[in-house]
Order: sequence, then C-alpha cells, then structure tokens
Amino acid sequence: MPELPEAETIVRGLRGPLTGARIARTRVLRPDLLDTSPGRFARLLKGRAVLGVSRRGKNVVLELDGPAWLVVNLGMTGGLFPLAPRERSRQVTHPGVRFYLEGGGQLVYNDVRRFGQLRVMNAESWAAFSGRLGPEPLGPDFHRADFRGSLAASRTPIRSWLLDQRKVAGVGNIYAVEACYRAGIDPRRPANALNPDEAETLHRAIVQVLDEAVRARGTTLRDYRDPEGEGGAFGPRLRVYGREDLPCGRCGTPVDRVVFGNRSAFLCPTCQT
DNA sequence: AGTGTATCCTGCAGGC
DNA sequence: TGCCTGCAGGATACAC
Repeated sequence: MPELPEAETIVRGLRGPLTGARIARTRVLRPDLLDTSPGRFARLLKGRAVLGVSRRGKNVVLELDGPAWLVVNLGMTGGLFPLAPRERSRQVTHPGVRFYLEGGGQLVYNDVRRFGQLRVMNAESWAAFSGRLGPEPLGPDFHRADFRGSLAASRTPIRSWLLDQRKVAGVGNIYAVEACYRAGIDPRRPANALNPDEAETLHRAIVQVLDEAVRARGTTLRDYRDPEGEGGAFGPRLRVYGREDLPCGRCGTPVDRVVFGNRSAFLCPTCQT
C-alpha cells in the first residue's frame, strides 16, 4: 500500500505522539514480520527512547537512543497507530506487533497481509541498508544528470526500473505509473531508450507527482490509513492508475491496462509514446 | 544482467 | 447464499 507519500504522512503523524516516548515492553503477535526471533527483537528494544521519526524511501524509521534504528517496511497493508492509554482503535484489525510505551500508551503495527517487515538495526547495518537504496526523490541528491546516467545503464521497462528501490527510493507502482503518464512516456519502454529530454521530463514528473501526493497526504485505494486513521486525498487526482477504460483527461482516449513485471500499469495509448 | 514467474498472505469485488 | 477467480500501495528468489 504505502509508497513514499504515504510513508511520509505516517512519519509526520507519528512525530508528535512518539518523540520522547520510551518502549517499556514489546509483544510480537506475528513473528513472520521480523527477521529475528521475537525474544531478541523485544530485548533489542526494551527501555529505549524514541529520539526522532524519519523516513528512507518507503521505510518508516524510529531513531532510538543507544543508538538503534527500528526500520519498518509497511509492505502492502502495513500501518502504524499510536494509542493513548486505554484507547482502542478501529484501525487495529490485524495487530502484528504491540510496543507498550512507558506511561501506558502503545504503538501498534497492524498488517492484514503481513508483507511488511520490522528490523532493529545498529549504526553499521543501518548505514548499509540506507546505502543500498537510491537517492530520495524529494531530497537534494536527486540529480538529473545521475538519473539520466542511471537510466542509460538499463534496458528494463521504465516502470519496472522506477520500482527498483536501488535506483530511486520510495517510488511504487501508483506513482511510477502516474509519473510516466505526466511525462508522456509509455511505461513499457526500455529505460535506456529515453532521450535526455524525456529523462529530464520524467525526473520532473516524479518530483511533481510525489510532492503533490505528499501534500494530499497520500492515496487511499483501500487499506491505507495514516496514524490518525484518516485516508489520503490523492486518489481522485490519479490520472491513469486504476482508470482502465475511462477517458484520458487530456485527449479522451480510453485508458489501457497492461500487465508486465507481474504488476498492472495504466497508460493513455495516445498521449504516451 | 534482465526478464518472466512464483511466492509470501488476506480480503474483497464480481461473475455465475 | 455460496463458490470461484482475479486482483491489490511490496520485495525477493528462481530458472532461463
């Protein structure tokens, strides 16, 4: 479910409730969400305070004292919900991990499909993890020249290329498809077939669509909820994603759905070449 | 190296 | 009502 804009919205929503909180105890209800045993996971977190909440690509990161990093990949249906003491939330339908905070509150990781993963990292593993990811598209290191060069090195379809987190961090299927539409580029074209103008247009389209989606607090197709239980408002502003057979807003041609790389892509066959 | 496929898992919508 | 199929914001592992 969550791509960069949804992860960013979650991070912003967690900062207030979690900054300064301390983890008293951790209860793992779904061990398959972890890369280690529940016992070790809980031990690594016990007594640690949250210094900050941030994001790397689609990952939500709790920076803990020690130091340590709790890195949460939300998969398709993951969500994080802070609860006040004795509060019950209707969002918590499939709790996977409960972090009990000093003072009686909780942070619940909820995940219907359990494709998410929670990992505790040290300085070294966190640096390695972050280093494997590409630049942040809304950050200062997303350079057009690097982007163009990186595209030129691959002949994989551009939509699939955009989903590779080593190339650009945080782009998922929705925003990859939407960026291709805005750039007027057929998502099936090989990355190295884009000319410099097209590469620049796509670069700009990625930044634009992600920025607009962050301001709309993300896209809720079905499951996504921010920490307050609210959905995102970007759904109605999607121009092709999920709009098979509906008219393209620019030319009126019905939107096509094509499947490759195991995922659906949507495009206007007239506007995207 | 890239690409197509399958896998993890659950829920929901649509067709019959 | 019920059963079946297909589909879903992600990430990986495999054979070719």
